[in-house]
Amino acid sequence: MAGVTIRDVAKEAGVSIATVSYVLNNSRNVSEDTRRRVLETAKRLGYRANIIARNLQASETRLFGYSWRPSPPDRFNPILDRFLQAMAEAAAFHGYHVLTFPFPTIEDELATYAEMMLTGQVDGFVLSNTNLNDQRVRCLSDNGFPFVAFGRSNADWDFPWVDVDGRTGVRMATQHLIAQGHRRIACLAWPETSLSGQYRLSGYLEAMEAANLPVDPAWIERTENIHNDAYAASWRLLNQPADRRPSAIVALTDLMALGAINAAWDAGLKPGRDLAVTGFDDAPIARFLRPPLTSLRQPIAEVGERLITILVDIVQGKPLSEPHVLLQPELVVRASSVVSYEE
Amino acid sequence: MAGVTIRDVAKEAGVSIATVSYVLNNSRNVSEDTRRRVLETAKRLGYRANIIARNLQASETRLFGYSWRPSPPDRFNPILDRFLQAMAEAAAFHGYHVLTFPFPTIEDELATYAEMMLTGQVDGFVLSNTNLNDQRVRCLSDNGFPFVAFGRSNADWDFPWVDVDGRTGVRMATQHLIAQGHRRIACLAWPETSLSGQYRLSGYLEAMEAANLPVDPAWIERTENIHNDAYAASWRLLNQPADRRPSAIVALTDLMALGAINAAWDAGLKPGRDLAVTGFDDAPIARFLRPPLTSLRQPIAEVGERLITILVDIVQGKPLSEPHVLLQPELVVRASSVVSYEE
DNA sequence: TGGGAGAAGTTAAACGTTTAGATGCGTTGA
DNA sequence: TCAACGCATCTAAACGTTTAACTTCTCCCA
Repeated sequence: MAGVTIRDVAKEAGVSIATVSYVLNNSRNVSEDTRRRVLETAKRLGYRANIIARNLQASETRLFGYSWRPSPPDRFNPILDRFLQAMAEAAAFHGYHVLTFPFPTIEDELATYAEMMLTGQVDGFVLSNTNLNDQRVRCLSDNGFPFVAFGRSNADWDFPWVDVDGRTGVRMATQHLIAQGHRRIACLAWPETSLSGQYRLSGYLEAMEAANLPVDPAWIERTENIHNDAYAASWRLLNQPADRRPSAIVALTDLMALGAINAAWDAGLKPGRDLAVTGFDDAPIARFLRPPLTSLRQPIAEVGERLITILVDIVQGKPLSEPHVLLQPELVVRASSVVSYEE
Repeated sequence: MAGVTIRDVAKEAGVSIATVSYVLNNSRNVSEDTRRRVLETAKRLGYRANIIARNLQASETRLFGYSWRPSPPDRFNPILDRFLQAMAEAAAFHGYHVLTFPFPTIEDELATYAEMMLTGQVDGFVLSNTNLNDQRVRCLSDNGFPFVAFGRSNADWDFPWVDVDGRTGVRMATQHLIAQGHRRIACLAWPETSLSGQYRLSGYLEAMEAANLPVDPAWIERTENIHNDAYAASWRLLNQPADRRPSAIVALTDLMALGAINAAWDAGLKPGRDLAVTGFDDAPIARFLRPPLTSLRQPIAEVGERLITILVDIVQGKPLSEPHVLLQPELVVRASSVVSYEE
């Protein structure tokens, strides 16, 4: 399809293809005269090196694979856009590209990774949404195939990762609520199977303990990241007797925070005044909700960039200066958690 | 990296590499005996054909490039997730993958496409966010390079596209409002430079005309797809004298609809009751807003799938049965546009 | 003057497939 | 008996690069 090859340039410039290659890659001394002639010819013919051929020769693809679970219609992925952009940009900077791939069903996930690894379709993977005993981590580690994860897994598995410190983040949010005078603070948490859910929850527990505030077990509601489940859980929280009813809710995602806010409205409470709520992710929509949602902003662009930098180092066999990166989220305070809030 | 090649299998099975290839690709008659031996050997050695080598031979990449403009922090892309998933899935079905790539700045956009085309990094492109005089369409058409667009462009340019019928969609939304008894209906539109903005706006105008309703020019507010701009525009609409103040607003996106809703609240109006609002996109969040937002749902999965199907046909030189596909959005009615709405 | 060094360029192998064409062999029918 | 054919398999070229190894030439110094 492309048409003009290195052979054409060589013939036209009256040199061997090796010389053309040397000129174009600056990989060997070539006389100024020849160099100019080759460059001129290449430009005139509109020559561009064929990537596949180069890849075959170098036996690499300069491609990184990335896959993620699709969101159901009632859920959204607040970071996907910026995350992909950040990765793609960082990859391009190093001469790589990001290949997105799906897996038909969740059972095929591992097989899909294995297939792409074995056929040499990519040089490495970026994993996200890792969890405990993540099979992808195990499989890729076993095969010595390059990868890096957004998120941690088993503590005794040694692999490179970048993560956002959800524990510190949620602790900050909880401390913020405590500083606002709240004493009975509930948490909309995730099922115990979720590792990052555990990290985030522990941040809440730490803050409560550090402030010597008792935690009523009923204040910890575990649901999936689903609005309606969070709504129902919040409803239960708000229906407790007055002396045990929380005045603030720390939600582990913005979507769950929205469930809490909506439950408050429906309970005749004014969120932000009668019930403080905080979220996680700082989705673009958070600032436009009513009330605007206090949330923890993840440094997604940096996560993406760090992931790619690490992966490039791995692929190129460089030693990793920092195989584990824990980035801090930023607490963005808005009216959902502060009574007298001025935009 | 991969290790085991077709040569290893051939040696181990005691046949030539050609025979192995024939067996694996079913491309020529091979005796049942040899076939079994080769298959068994390949399986035992864990052989997987190297994709790059195959691609070089076939001089194709089996990759489709897709790029999109990143959303600024105060905006979100409600369809990206499902769109990418749909494309990736359809592509995988045909043996292709989706390569995402960024461009440093908007000035580099065209150059980036050209570079990827000329170096043979992809077999084709999916464009989105096309507009009038879209340089990408022109450039790729001129070069005869395979591509398909999500969205139309100049009417006299002949190229394959899939689009969602925004005109009919917005007409449906407007008719819905008219059916609810509204007479003074405003439209939060886009700048005139936006092609799909024009389509959508014309749907509004058509519905108004068909119902013999006059359109006050002041009812058409043009802003970018930005919450705060839409908010300000709505504020202007609501501050008109009572006999000219609209009782309903058709917004061209959910984000703009949210701006209208927030403006209504701040104006002391109850959206859904005092001001009907409709959006576009049916973002996952739409159903959880207060009030839940009436919106137009784009058949994104089908768009992605149709795009890929067309692109595969182009790349493989098959005739296109349907080079132009206009899909219908679905009006999802919720409380933001209906006074007595039961969830 | 002979030889070594270095510059400039060429040749050819390699990367791992696919596939057109050649080869060899057994079968069949005239 | 032999040509014709078909089947199974192999050989080798091709895809478009990169690069190790080799050749040639010039220059310089002992």
